[in-house]
Amino acid sequence: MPELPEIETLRRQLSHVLRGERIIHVEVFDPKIGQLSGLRGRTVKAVRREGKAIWIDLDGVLSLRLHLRMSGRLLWRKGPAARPAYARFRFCFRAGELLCLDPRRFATAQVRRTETESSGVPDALRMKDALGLEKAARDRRLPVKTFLMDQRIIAGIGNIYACEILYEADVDPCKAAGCVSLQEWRTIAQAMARVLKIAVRCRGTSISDWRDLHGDRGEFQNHLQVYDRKGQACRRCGGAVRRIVLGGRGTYFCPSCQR
DNA sequence: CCCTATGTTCCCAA
DNA sequence: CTTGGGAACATAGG
Repeated sequence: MPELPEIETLRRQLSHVLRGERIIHVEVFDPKIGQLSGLRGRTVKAVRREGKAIWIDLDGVLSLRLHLRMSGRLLWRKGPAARPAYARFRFCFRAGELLCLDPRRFATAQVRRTETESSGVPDALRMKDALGLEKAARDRRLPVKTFLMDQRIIAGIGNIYACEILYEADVDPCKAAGCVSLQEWRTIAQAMARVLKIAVRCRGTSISDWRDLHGDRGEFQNHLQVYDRKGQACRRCGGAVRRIVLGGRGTYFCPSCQR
């Protein structure tokens, strides 16, 4: 269930183990994941992230695009071992093997031509541009939290970090996006940079099943201020954290601090 | 049986 | 055509 910090963690780790490695063998255990042909013999040139998607660029013209959706995981192992439960595909390299695990089977993988131009959607990690957000939000009536999770507007923010960012910025997640002031957008942009940077440093949030490429937990669950804290004391004012549903997603906030 | 789950996409109504 | 809400996808756990 990875968001930007978790995917960025995987990207860095994949880049470290895969760069320069040649794909010796590909096995697809669950065809629902997508068609994976034409990859054997190719060498990994680079591993990139686009929002929550991972691109593995190969020599020649092809790349592998991975999206883990809700429950996808990637696992690197030195030698071949018994296939774990929920394995969807396996890539074998000289140095080890890359497994994709996914109990809910929402993850996708596609072989595509390597993209040269970027998508045009700003990445949440390198964006401090409050003006762009303010402009995109003008006249929009949907909740600001749902707006921040719209991957067509800004790439990388999911449910946990949307809650944490708005808490950090003292903004009510229910507030209509078009009613957020420019000053509030500036605060949100700052909170976004701060929260995501720390979460990347922590290698993500292991609140339930997130594990990195090597099967290790992240640390950001120890820094969560509101997510999954329904009924517990707000760390700033002591009032009770509330849980509501916005856009079908559990939303945690402090009603007295966030306005 | 109910509800919940770190995501995206499709459908429908306004 | 745009917007926003809800269901669907598939599976496990409380």
